[in-house]
Amino acid sequence: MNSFKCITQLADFLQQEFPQASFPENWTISAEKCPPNMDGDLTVNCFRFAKILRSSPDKIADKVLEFFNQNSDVDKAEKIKAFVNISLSPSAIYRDSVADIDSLLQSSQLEDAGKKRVLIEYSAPNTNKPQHLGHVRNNTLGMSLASLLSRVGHDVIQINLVNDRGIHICKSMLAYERFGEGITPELSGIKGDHLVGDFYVKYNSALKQQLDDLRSAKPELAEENDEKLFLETEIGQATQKMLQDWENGDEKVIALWKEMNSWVFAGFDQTYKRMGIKFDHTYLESETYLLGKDIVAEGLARGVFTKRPDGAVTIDLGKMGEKVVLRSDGTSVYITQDIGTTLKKYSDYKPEEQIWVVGDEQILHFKMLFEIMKKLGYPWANDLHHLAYGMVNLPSGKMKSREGTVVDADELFDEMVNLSEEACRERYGDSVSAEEIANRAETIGMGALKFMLLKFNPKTTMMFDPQASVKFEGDTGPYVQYACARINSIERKAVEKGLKFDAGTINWKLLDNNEEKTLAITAFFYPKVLQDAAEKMDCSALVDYLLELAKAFNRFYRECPVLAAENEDLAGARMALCHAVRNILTDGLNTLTIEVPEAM
RNA sequence: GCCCCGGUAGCUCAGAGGAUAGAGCACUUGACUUCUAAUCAAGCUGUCACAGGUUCGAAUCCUGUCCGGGGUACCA
Repeated sequence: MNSFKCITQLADFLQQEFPQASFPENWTISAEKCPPNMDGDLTVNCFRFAKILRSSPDKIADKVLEFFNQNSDVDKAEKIKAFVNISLSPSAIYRDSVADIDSLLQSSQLEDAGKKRVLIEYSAPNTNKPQHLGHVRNNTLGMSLASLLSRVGHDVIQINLVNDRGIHICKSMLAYERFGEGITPELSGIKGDHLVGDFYVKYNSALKQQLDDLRSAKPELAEENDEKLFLETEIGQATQKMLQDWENGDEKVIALWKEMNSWVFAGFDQTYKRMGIKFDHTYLESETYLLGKDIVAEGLARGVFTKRPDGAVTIDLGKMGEKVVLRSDGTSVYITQDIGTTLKKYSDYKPEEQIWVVGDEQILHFKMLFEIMKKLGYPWANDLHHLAYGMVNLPSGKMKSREGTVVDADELFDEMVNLSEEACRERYGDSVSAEEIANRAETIGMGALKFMLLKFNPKTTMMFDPQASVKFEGDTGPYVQYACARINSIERKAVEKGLKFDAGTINWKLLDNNEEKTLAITAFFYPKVLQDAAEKMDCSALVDYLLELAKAFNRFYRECPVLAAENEDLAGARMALCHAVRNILTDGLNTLTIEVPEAM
């Protein structure tokens, strides 16, 4: 990774000065940015070295100060407690950061030994209803993590596993059979997943009606819950029958299933396309749901699992308790399928690591799954990871499909894009073509939404406030895009004015304003931010960083005129700085799967 | 009951051993004849849930308590 020369030299110096120390292999110092209220560019925290150097923080700080005082890159060094704050000479700042922007961007690549083949599974929708805001968070987290991991050099495989079978799928099928009257997406003009979802809603109200009727007819059942009474209803029995017919390969049921699923897939394709998602492969649960059974049989023979007197096959997972992996009637449970698909994904792609992007209510499920894979003896079972993310709540509380409080994905996209289109039109009116306005609005609206979702740490249960979320001011995606647009604009105008800069002959020393230096130093940290975010599998760190860099740019923009600089050398140096910053911002947004409009 | 996650400014959230705890929104004020005001500057805002403990140093680690969310299926 990139480093400031004087910091690398400091590490060498300390290794000589403290021979009694116990340095870890490849020991490096990562300097931190000096806090804004302190005087300096970088800070070295000597408290951190006390253990490694086997000396007191204060003594170390004295040595560090002594070193910096005679280092030519350092203009000023100051010791406060065991912190040593340094101000770098402008030439050192730019030489070690933005002067070679291509190699700075490149230095975020991991060393070959750290690169892995990673399989990431996300989205995993059901084919009985359209996707909502919860899926959008999942999709955004998944695609951005995939992009981030691949950005630092991993070989990433993106997988979707669609839940296209089961009793809940039969529900919308049954409702269609009863109330559909042969409607299709083409005839109705309704997007396929929404059309199927409408029947799922119709099913639930029909079921509710029957449950109500049942409870008034048989008061003794009034206290039982819906699940218990499901098979007591006519519609419940019919649904159960349909599932059995499906499993027996009944032609009519299969035909309906295929047709309705094809509608849903066509709808999902549109949603994914709009988000920019491309899976390397989509597994269908209808093709994988029986996979785990033979592994269980084989594990049973090897004594990994045990058969209970009632016939169920189980495994003792210690603190997590006993887990059933095969029902007493011999059928699979959820975890059986996951055992099967985990192995399937492994044998299909041979990943060194598998990641699942799945909600945090399934934390225990995955802990159990991983433990079972270990007990089955797969050597790669230590490299399975559940990226658990929190739910999305609304100001009114939880999203509930039954109560109709879900925020639909496609509608949300439209709303975000329409609002940004309005804003674009306000700015540009007729001076820009309608097509160009629409393109910009799409980029800005979708970018704002993704950025907003990624700003939260994945594990936090987040609140989505539609009123606040559609704003494009403050800590938002458009704020970062806007900084890029400003730089693009400067570059366009520079061409008009015939101003050019030559990367090889920039006189960086001219840039000695605080805004300029802060901008370059902030830029310096980009590779580390990328690697740390990838390591933590958390894009929110990158989001925060991009805001910080954009903010630093906007301050620079205010204070330091580029095109109207006092002379051409200064203009050239500032243009080079802008160019580097724009490349980082664009690279960062692209890493988050957010595009950047040419102008806005 | 047990397990997991959380409680930080009016609101939404960062910070996860280190300096005087931050950002955006909201509110108040100022800046568009200027490279794009989707911007910038200034102001206001805190019992870091509570109580102990460890430490040179704790919002951060440990213990306990309170509050909120999730899990605890032969559901997925």
